[in-house]
Amino acid sequence: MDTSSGGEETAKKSNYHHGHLREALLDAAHLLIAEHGPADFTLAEACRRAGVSTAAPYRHFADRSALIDALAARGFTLLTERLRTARDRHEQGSVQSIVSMGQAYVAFAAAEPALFRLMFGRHRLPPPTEQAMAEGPGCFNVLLEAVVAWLSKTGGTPAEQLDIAVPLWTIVHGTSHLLIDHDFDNVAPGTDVDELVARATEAFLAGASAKGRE
Amino acid sequence: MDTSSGGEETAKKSNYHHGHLREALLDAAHLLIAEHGPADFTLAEACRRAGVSTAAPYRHFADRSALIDALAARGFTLLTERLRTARDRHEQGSVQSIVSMGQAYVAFAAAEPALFRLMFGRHRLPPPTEQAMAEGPGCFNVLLEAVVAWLSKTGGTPAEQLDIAVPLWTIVHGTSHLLIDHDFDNVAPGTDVDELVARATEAFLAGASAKGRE
DNA sequence: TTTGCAATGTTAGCAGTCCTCACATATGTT
DNA sequence: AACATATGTGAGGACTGCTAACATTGCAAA
Repeated sequence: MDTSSGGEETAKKSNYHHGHLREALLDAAHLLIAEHGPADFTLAEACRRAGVSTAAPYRHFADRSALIDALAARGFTLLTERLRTARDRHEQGSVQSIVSMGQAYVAFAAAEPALFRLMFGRHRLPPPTEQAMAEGPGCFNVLLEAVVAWLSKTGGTPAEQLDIAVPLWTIVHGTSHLLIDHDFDNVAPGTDVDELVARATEAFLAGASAKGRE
Repeated sequence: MDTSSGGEETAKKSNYHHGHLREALLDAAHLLIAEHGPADFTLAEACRRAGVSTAAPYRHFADRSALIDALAARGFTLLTERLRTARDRHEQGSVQSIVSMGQAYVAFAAAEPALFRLMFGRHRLPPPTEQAMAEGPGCFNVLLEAVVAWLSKTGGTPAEQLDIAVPLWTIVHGTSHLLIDHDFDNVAPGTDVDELVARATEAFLAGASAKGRE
């Protein structure tokens, strides 16, 4: 974690006002969902870890679910960063670049399964006028840019970008969920997800560009 | 729902012993998670709907999560049925047959999003000695059989079945999650998931069999 | 049929959770 | 210095999951 909020020592002027409570609560919540899963995460326990009363969070969050939303927003900016650096590790427009993004996506889910579930499992009609909307698509746009670059290299048109990007998204998203839910274990144990993503991505791109040319 | 447990009138010999409480609780829970999502499903509310005290469920289920597990098991048998009938609507070993299964998978998730999340979102290391293990793979085996049939038609070997079936699974599973989590809305609104599944499946199979031949 | 037992229900109550309200304390602006 | 504002506390209400002791019913053996 180590979210560089290490002011807990330096800023200990008083112990009544916490100082960084909002961030401290988010950090504590992050740890808790990582340990016990998002379902039985407890606001009260997060308060205990932050060393604060159970009424304190309501100065910073409307309610429990608002705190969780804030955590999800954090996750999206984190994921977007990871995707960018993965993409930039390879030549622009190359299949490798796209594969690398997919692997980074799955790796993120594997490293932070609870956070990943939180981000994509809001399962409530999302109020479209939200900051999460500014973050969520941002993360998809990274993929879109790479797909447009690949299309211009292989003779496709930018109009096809969604036809390519959305299926790729479903592959890595499905892989992520199946992986963190341990659904491979009973069916294909020992699955190498990096290889899975690479093979599936390459096969789909090959089949899609073949269909485009015919 | 209409789960054919309509004995609530006929079997009303007494009103102390419920008679079909286990099934009634499952039905009520099913309705509740469909309405309010699986997260804030409440055992007490299910009791209220079943017209029974909040202590009654513990005669039939070890605890709240055991009831949820039973609901998930129900879902797996239902999904397996749907996949079988979808597969049998087209010629054995045809791409259409596989596409149809994928579409049925996504349609199931769309019709029962909360149940779908329940089934695959246990996010606990599943005790492998469970009935769910007998049901879960059963559902995957339906796909495996279809893939083996397709392989034998296109000159592949049964050894490749996992290399084909797992990516196909990720596509439909990812599509299902993205659909029910409304993640397409901000990015590719109006996505036709049937067409998406068909295109992605066909492109992947084309690319995979091309790679096998080269 | 009657009696006894196991299955299945109820009420009461405990601990824990989310959240609110009134009150206390620190911060910063004039 | 004095006030307004931001941020914390404590007590308490409503609800939940779960347990324990007690009540009712159905079934099976006597």
